Amino acid sequence: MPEAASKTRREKVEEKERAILAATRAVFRDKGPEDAKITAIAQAANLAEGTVYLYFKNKQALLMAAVSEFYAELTQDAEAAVRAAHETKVRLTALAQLHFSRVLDEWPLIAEAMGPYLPSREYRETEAYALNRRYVAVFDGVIRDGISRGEIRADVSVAVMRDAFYGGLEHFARSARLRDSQPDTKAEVAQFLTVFTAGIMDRPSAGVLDGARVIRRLQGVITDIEDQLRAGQQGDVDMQDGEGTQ
Amino acid sequence: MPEAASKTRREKVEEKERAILAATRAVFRDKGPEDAKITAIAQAANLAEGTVYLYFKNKQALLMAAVSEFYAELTQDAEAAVRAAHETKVRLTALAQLHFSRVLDEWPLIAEAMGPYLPSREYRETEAYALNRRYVAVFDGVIRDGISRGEIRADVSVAVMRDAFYGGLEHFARSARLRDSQPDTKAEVAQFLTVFTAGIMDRPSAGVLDGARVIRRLQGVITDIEDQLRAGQQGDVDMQDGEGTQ
DNA sequence: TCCAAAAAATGAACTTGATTCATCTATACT
DNA sequence: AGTATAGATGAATCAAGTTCATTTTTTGGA
Repeated sequence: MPEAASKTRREKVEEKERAILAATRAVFRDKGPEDAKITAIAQAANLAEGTVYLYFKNKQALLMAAVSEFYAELTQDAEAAVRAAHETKVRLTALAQLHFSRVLDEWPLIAEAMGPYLPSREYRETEAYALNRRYVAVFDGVIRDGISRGEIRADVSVAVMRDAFYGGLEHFARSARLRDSQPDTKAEVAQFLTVFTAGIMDRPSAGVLDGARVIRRLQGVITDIEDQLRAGQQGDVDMQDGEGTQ
Repeated sequence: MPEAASKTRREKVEEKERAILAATRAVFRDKGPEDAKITAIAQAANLAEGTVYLYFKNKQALLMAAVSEFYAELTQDAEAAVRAAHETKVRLTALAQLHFSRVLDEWPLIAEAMGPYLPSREYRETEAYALNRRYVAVFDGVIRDGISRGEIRADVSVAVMRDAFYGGLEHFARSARLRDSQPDTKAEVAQFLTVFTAGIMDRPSAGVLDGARVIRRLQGVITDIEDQLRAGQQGDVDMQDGEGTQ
């Protein structure tokens, strides 16, 4: 009975698993959902059809796994993007840009994999759901951060903002793709964010000056600085000053 | 060759066509997409499987026709709702409410019918696309009306607002369904609209004091202080002052 | 190096659901 | 009533996912 070699054994299995997932995503991307048959995927991975079923219970599970991989990568990149910026607006722009472009790329796969589930209860049991939660948690973090700094209004639930953000973006991505083949992504996302941020950004409702609100904002800024200080290290504090906006 | 009776003949055909569509929507609604097989639909309409294909080219066409019917009804009701109110905010609320509840009901059908197309070019050729255009035209009208009255900002394209509105709403409807089975629709839609309308409503752009800019400058100053602090020791800045964040 | 057991891979057979088609039934008009 | 035509039927066909008996590869030990 083999025991010592089990590590390389497992590694091999996982490697092939990843290969199948990669093949799946590739087939979806450049053959389209219509032609993403198991046969085609197996062929793309240099396997017989039956072999795919040694690694995934059925097609649905395969697609879900592929989508999970997609979300895992997306989350990584989203976290990195948030780490790279400290201003809420910049962070949201980065998240929007990222989501927009990635979802645009792999929409057929996502739609096909999620379709059967979307508004169903059992979806909550899937791994993809868990990963999706982790993904949107990045957004939630940015928002909560913004609220505590007084930059974002506190009178609307984060969940609603989240839905407005991602729902709007996705709808937007789809109709952008429908409009023309080479949309000016940056500009379009910027327009969307104008609508969105204007909606959630806290601002003086009148022209005058709300002392309590200013205090709250200052408090937020100071807490932010404090956090950065506590992190110690070579804090490369991002300094988006000047007249940038508009 | 019959010629005079052709009217009743046609009527009979159209009646049966509508019956099949009704059966389709019913089956989707209360058996779910998984079990919405042609056999089940034919049975629900008291027909043999083959008969369905005398009325619709294939399943995809049948689903599209059902969705078209759905949009046609929705458009009627949307137009009525807009006619019934004259204030932009009230109109948008009505549209949102309508869209939210209807889409919630028939999401499985819509998703299944649209899935294969959504971001594809050929979708533009379908009847469903044309009807969708007519539907969103109602929204567009409300917006343009609002712009001309100065209630809605004119610096963002209507298309973007439309995407933000419907995309956000749909995402929102799905996650509402995911959360709990009996959501307080009215309240949730109201929250969504808070985010949305605050975003597109025109308002005095604070002629006096731009809080955001002030904060940004302050942030810069504090960063300077932080740098100096870093030179010394790691500051133990604890600043939890009064005024709950709310 | 060779062997037997275990693991992995294969592709033909099976299943399910959409679609077609040869056949049957109902209707309209003479 | 008789015939032509429209309408309906469901068994047969087709396509794609899934299973499984068989073959090939890998592994650890003699």
